[in-house]
Amino acid sequence: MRYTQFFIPTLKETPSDAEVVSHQLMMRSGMIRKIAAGIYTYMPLGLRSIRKFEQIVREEMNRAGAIELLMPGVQPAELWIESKRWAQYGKELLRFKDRKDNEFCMGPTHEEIITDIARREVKSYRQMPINFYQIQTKFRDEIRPRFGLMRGREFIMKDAYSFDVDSSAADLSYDKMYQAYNRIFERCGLNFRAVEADTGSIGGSASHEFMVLASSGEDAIVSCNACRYAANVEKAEGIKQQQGGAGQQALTKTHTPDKKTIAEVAEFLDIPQSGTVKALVLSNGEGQFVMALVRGDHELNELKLKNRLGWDEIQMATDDEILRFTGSLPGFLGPLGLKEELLVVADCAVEVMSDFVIGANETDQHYTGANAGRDFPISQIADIRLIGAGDPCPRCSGGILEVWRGIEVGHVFKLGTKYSSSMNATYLDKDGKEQIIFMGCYGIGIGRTVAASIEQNHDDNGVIWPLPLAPFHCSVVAINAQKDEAVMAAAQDIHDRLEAAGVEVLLDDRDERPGVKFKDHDLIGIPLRIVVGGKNLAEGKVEFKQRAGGEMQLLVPEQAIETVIAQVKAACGGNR
RNA sequence: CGGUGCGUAGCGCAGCCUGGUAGCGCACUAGACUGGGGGUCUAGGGGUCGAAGGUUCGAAUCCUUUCGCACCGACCA
Repeated sequence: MRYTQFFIPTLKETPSDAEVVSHQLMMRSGMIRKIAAGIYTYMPLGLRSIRKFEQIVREEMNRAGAIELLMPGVQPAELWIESKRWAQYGKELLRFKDRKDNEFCMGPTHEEIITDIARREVKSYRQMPINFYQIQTKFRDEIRPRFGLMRGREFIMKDAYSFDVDSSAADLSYDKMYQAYNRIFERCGLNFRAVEADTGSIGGSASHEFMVLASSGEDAIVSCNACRYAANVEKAEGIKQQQGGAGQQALTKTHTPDKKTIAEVAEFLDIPQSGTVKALVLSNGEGQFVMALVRGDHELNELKLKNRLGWDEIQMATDDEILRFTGSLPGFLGPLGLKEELLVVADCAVEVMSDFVIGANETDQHYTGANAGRDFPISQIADIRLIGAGDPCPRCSGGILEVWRGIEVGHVFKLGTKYSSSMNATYLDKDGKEQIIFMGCYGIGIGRTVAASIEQNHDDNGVIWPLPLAPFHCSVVAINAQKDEAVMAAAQDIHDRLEAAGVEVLLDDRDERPGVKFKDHDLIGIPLRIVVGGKNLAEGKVEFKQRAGGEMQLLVPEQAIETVIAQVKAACGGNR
C-alpha cells in the first residue's frame, strides 16, 4: 500500500478531550474520529487493526468449535419482556418505537435473541453441545462514556453463547472458551490475567474476566504470588483470620472530642487502626437499611454486601437516614444503642476481634473494650471487605496477594438456566423427556482490546503495535521519494517483494521531509521499518529497525526483506 | 444522577473581567528555497464566536434559558 493512496490523517497536537493515552494516540494517529459521546468512526488505519483482532478471534472461536452467525442490532421489546430484562436493564438500554408504535431496543447484548433461536431450532440432545458466536456492533447508553474506545456507547463485541444438555456438559463448553480466550490474548502478544469475577447483571453462577494489565485500567485485580489464584477485587475472597483471645476489657464509653475518622480515633487512643471497627450504614434505595461492620483498617466491598443481601442497588445512607437509625451523625457510629432496629452485618475479620473500639452513636463518644456478641448482637457474619495487596491467598497457604490494574477485555460466564428457563428453551433427552438447556455466554470487547494493546504498548513517540494487531507489519520509508528515482524504484521493489510474501507494507512515497515521515511512522506504530535513502542505497544498503527498540541495522535489501518476512512469520505464525 | 469546568476556523488556544472592525499557532491552498527526526519565507482560503431570547446605539464579551462536551464522585462514619 502506498501512503499517498491510503488515508492517515495524523495530528501533531492531542485533542483536549482525550484523557487516556490510547484515546489520545488513536486520535492522533488517525485511527478513530469521534462523532458523539462514546460514538466513533473507525478510520481506515484503525479499522485495519480492528479487523486484525477480529480475525484472530474468529480463528480461535472456529478452532474451539463455535459457529459464526450474525444477529440483528435492533431487537423487539417482547423478547426482553419475556426475559424480564425490559424492566431490569434500566437506562443503558436504548429504547425506541417504530412507526406502528411497537417498542424496540438497540441490542446491548444478545442473550434474548440467541435463546429465542435456540428454543426454536435446538430441540434434541443430539444437537448439543453447540456454540454460536458473532462479531457485531452493540449499543449501551452508558451514563458516562469515556476513554475513547475503552468505554464507548457503540462498540464492537464478539459474543458467543453455548448450549448444553446439563451442568457438567456446560462446564466443558465453558472450559473450551476459557482456553480459546487464553489463546486469543496470547496470540495478540498481550500481558493479561484471567481472574475470577462477579457475575453482575448478566447473572449466572461463575465467571472469569480477562484483564489486560495496564496502569490506566479501571479494574483492580489481585493475584497470588504463590499459586494461580487471581480475582477481581470485587470478587476476591477474604479468609477467616485466626481466632483472637476472648474479650478481657469492660465496655467503656470514652470521650473522643472531634475524632471522626478511624485514623483520628486510633491516634487519639494510641491504638492501631486494626483495633477499631467502623460502622457504615447503607440502603438499597427502597427503604431497606443495613449497618456494615469492618475492621478499622479494612474497606467495605459494597458489591459483596449487596450480593449477600440480595439487593439490586446499594448506596451510602444519607445523614438524615443515619440520624434516624443511630441518633448520631457519621464519625461516631456503632452497633450499640440503635434507635431503630437495624440489620447488622459484620465482616468475618471482625468476628475474631476482641476489645475493640467502636462508635457510641453520640457525638464525640466511642466505646473501648467492645466485643461482638457479648456487648451487641450481630445479625450476620460474612465476607464483605475489600481485599488488597498483602492479604493472604484464599486458595493456598502462605501465598500473598498482589494488586494490579487491569482493563477487562473478555468475560466468560456460566449462565446455567437463567435465560433458558425464563424463555422456556428446552430439548428432549434420550428418554424423550423435556429438559432445560444449560447456557454459557462469552464476550470480548474488540475495540477495547485494541485500545488496551495501546495502553500497554506505547512510548512518548506513539503506538507500538505487536505484530499480530498492527495495521501494517512493515513500513518502507523512501527518503526524498518524489525526486530520487533510484530510491523510489528500490523502495517500490522492496515493497512489492514483501507484499508478494504476504507482508502488509506501507510504502511512504509522500513528498515530505524525512523527519515528518519518521514521526508519523513512530506515531502510528508500525512494528518494522525499512528506510531507503540515497546515500546508503549508493552502497547497496537499506536501514532496518524495529519500532519497539533495538539497533538500526544497515542491510542489503535481500537481508532486510528476509528479516521482515521471518519476523512476521514468527509473530503471526501460520495463522495469517 | 450530583459536583466542577469548557463550548471562538479541521486541531490546540487567546480575546470576555472593563461591550466598539474576531485573533494567534498548527493544519490546508499556491509559489520559492530546503531535503535523515514534525524546516524557512512569501501570498492566500476558511468563522451564523454551541443555540434561542433579552439588555444596549452597538454583544464573542453583560443577563436568562437551553443544548452539547469533558473531568471528578462515596471506602468518610
